Amino acid sequence: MFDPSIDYGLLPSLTGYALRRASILDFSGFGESVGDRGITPLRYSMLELVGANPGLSQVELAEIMGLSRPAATLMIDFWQARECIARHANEADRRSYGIHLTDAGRQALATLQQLVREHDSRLTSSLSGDELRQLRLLLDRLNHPASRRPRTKN
Amino acid sequence: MFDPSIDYGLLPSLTGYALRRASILDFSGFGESVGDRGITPLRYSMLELVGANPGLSQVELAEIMGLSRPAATLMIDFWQARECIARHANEADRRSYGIHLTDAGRQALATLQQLVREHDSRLTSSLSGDELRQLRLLLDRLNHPASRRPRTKN
DNA sequence: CATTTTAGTTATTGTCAATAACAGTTATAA
DNA sequence: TTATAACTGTTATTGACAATAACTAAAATG
Repeated sequence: MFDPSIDYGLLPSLTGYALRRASILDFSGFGESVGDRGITPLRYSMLELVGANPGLSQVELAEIMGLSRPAATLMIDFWQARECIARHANEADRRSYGIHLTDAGRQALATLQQLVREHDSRLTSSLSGDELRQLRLLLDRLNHPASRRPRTKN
Repeated sequence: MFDPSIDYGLLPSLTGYALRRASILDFSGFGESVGDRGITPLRYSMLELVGANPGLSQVELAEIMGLSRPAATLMIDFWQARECIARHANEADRRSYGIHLTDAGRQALATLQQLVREHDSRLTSSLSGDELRQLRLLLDRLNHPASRRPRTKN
C-alpha cells in the first residue's frame, strides 16, 4: 500500500494521516481475526459495553456509543438475531427495555475477547513492551486532553 | 463522549480502540477546520497526491489511494467539478488521462495545506514536541513494521 | 384529564463504495 | 491484416450504513 516511487507530499508529516492509516490497518484485519460473521469493531464494542453494564436502556447505550437511536435499534437487532443480546421488559417503565447479554452472548463475548486480544497483539507486535506502553499513554493523551490551559508558573 | 460512570470492559486496554477513537477525533474536526465544502481527509489526500505527482493515470491514482477505479472516477469528478483537477488527454494512449492540478487547484491545495497543518497541530496540542515526535515514530512503526522476524543474536 | 415529553421503531433519504457490465483503445498473435 | 485478448475509464446496479423525520405507545406534567 506504500509506494516508494510516489511523493506523498504533506501527508507523512500529519499525525492525523498516520492515525487514520493505523486505524484502517487495525480495522482491515479485524474481521478475519474474529472469524467475521459481520462482526465489526463497533459491534464488538456494543457487546463489550452490554456485558460490563447490564440493564442499560437503548438510549443510554446509544449515547455512550455515539449512535443515533435508530442506529442503536439496528445494532441491537443484529445481536438479538444472533441470540447474544436480549431486550428485557422494564416493569417500572413499559416504554423502555433493559439490554442484557444472553448466556450465548456471554459465551460469544468471552470468545471474542480472546480473539480481539490476539488481534490487538498482532497489530502492535512490532513494538516492545515499553514502546507499547508509551504509545498507549500518548494516544490516551490525545483522546483525553487533560488540561485545556497549560499550567503556568504558579 | 467518555462517561466515567460506565464500565468500558476490555476496550480501554486495546490499542486498536484508542487508535479508532483518535482517528474519529481527528476526522470529526476536519471538516470544520478546512471550511467544509465536502472536503474530507481522503479527498484532501487526493489533491495532495496529484499535486506532488502530476500526470498520474486514474488507475495509478486509484491504486496508490487504495480506491477502486469507479471510486477514483467519482473523486476526480468531485475535484474537477470544483475546477481543481483536470484530465489531460494522453496522446500516446488515448484510453487514459493524465491527472493534473489546475491553477485554481494549486491555490486551493496551498490554502488547504495551511488549514490542515493547523488542524493537525490542534489535534496534538496536548503533547510536547518530544512527545509528538515519539508518537509519530511509534505510529510509523505500526504502519510500516520493519522486520517481519525479530533480529536474533546474529 | 389534556398536553407534552420520552422510548423505541419504522420509513425515507442520501452517501459511499464494491461489483459487474459496457465502450473505446491498445496489445498480442495467428 | 484480422481477430482475440487485455486494459482504461465510465456507467449501472446493488448493498451497507447512518441520519432525519414521522410514528406508536407509554410516562410525566400541570
